[in-house]
Amino acid sequence: MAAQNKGPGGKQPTINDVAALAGVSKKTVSRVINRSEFLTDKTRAAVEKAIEQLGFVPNPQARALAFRRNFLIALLHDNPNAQTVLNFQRGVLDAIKDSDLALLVRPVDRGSDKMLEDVRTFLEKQRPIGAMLLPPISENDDLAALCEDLGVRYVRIGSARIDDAKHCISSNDREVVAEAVRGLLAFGHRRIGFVRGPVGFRSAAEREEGFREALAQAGLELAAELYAPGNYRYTAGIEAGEALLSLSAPPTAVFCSNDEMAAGLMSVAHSKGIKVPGELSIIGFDDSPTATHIWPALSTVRWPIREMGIRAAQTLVPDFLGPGAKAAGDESNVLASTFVERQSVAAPPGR
Amino acid sequence: MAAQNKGPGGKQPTINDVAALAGVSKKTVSRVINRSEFLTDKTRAAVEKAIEQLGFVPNPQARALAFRRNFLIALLHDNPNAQTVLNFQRGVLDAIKDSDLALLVRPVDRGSDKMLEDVRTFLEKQRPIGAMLLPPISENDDLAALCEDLGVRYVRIGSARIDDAKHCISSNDREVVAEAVRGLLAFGHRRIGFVRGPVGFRSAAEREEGFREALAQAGLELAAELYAPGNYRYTAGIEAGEALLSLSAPPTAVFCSNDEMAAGLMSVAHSKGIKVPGELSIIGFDDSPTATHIWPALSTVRWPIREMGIRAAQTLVPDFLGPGAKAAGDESNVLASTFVERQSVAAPPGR
DNA sequence: TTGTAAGCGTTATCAC
DNA sequence: GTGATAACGCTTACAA
Repeated sequence: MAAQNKGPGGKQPTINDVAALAGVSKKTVSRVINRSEFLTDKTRAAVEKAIEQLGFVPNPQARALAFRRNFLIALLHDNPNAQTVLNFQRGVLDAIKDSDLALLVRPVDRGSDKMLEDVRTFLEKQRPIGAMLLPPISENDDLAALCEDLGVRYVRIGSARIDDAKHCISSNDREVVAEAVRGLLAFGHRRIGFVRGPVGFRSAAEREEGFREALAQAGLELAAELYAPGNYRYTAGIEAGEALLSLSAPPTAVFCSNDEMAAGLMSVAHSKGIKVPGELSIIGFDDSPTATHIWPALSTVRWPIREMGIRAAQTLVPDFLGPGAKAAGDESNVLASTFVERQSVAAPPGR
Repeated sequence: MAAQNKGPGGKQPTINDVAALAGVSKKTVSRVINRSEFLTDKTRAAVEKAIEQLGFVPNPQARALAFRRNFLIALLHDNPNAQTVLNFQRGVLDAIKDSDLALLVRPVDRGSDKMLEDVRTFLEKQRPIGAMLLPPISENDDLAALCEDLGVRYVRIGSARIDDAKHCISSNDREVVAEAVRGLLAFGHRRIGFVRGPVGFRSAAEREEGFREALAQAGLELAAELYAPGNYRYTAGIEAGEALLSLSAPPTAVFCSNDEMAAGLMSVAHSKGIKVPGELSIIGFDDSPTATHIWPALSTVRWPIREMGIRAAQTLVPDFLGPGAKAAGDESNVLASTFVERQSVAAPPGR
């Protein structure tokens, strides 16, 4: 724990106080702070001792000013779901823990027509080194262009490659969804419903493609009546459930493009007295807290979101993170999601 | 939208550029930025025009340095649940939107024995004006003392008054829980189970007191067998459910100290074929996303968490938020939680 | 390897 | 009301 001394005058000690105490120039102290190589072990030790003794902590604002750059990175999100944001954030913080960086979190309202302007104001004011864009706003090309324009680095997180590897961390949604659906097929399901995410979302499109891919491989096609639109909200799951489950020939399994809609669909099944998974198998996507809180627990797809946070930081500011940062594995920046089996999937009735 | 000019040299325009363009001294520009009263409307207008024209944005680091204070406030949390953190954060951002403040978010690990040291390092490095502590870490007195010690303002969020009104935003957990339980009693429930939160959490104690209070008012007492320990986790709800629902005389209703445990308990009810709410009423606490995602939707208690975020910011930095900040209502800083009725409560069997 | 001087973009002081 | 000048705490030249 740092010493409690406040330096002369009872204030925070400054680099000058350290320099005076150590009997060196402030530049030498600065060198120690910034880990310059050209220093005698002896002077370094003397300075470090003085720093310790005074409890000196460099003023980040002063450093930022002198460096003509601050040490902030920003996380921009539109609250896709709270757990995702927080897990990602945790990953970022893991990555920057031993650096001088600090994290600014900024919710943005993608519905607002002032969104771009708001972000611009934010970036101009804070001037972070870089920004990390979480889906769905990561899919907004204008936002990326804005960052570019302002000289703010950026990384976009997505369900698929939506930018080059330097600017994009992505998962393999399509493949994993296909895998999940193949599991359903292996169980013997043939009438499989699909609840889609919102129009215009890349993630929604990816998941649909994965779904259709798996079906096609099995020589099947998605019947129009088994297709339900949606918007990633619980109520959309309800509506989809009401449509799908009152069909004269209802599906024996449904893939929902996220957990929340899966929960909605499941509640409809419950109210109709349809047994899950006995009479209806359900798969979700996200592995949100909801997935384990509903009954039966939902089979779903898990994004390696914390890992993506780490990777995003490493991609955004490798030069601030020390040597370990680049040795982080696959340079393509595609991280694998995994299918999580729980209790909401079983063989269809009569198999 | 701000102009795109980068000033002379292609860089960000500075106060000097503005001064030159407006034909005034930089100090005058500074006065305009800081809304000094002593200015001719004419000069002010001239400066504002120059600012607009150059797209000038004051450098916050330089301001921070000159002011000897930065414009950061920090949100410290231990991820009680993601939605809470994000909603609170949103409230804070609502409150500081038109100010110069920025928000730093910092997860802390209350389990770690280095927790205090970590927070100290963070506060010393960033030197925020103030810190907002979310439960459960808000209950840690050492943390508050640390802030005090470092000259960092603080506000603690809690389920009950855990500090004086200047340092505490609280809700009335006890009362609302009592109200919810009175509702159960009015339905005719007499055997009401209780699932507690973790030992050492003030919120858990408050909720228990509210529960017992309502029972006592009705001349009832909590039977030992109807009391289940817990820790706010889903699995604790499972365990409580297994204990409570296999009693020879099981409860007809259970109050769970949070939604997550309520979800666990509900899943046990489902697996045992116990109908909710027909045979078992359940009440949770938090109004988390889970509450609406499970089936049947959970009656629960909602914290005015976003409002608390607003209030917390207003209490922490009223001097940075303009005149509206203090007119925010009840000076005691106690905000009311509300009981949210959904589908998990009904009359006990046979009534 | 270390020190000196100048400057980063802003505000405070104190004259005018 | 407004402006010169000196801070603020640090880094980057460049010199020694």
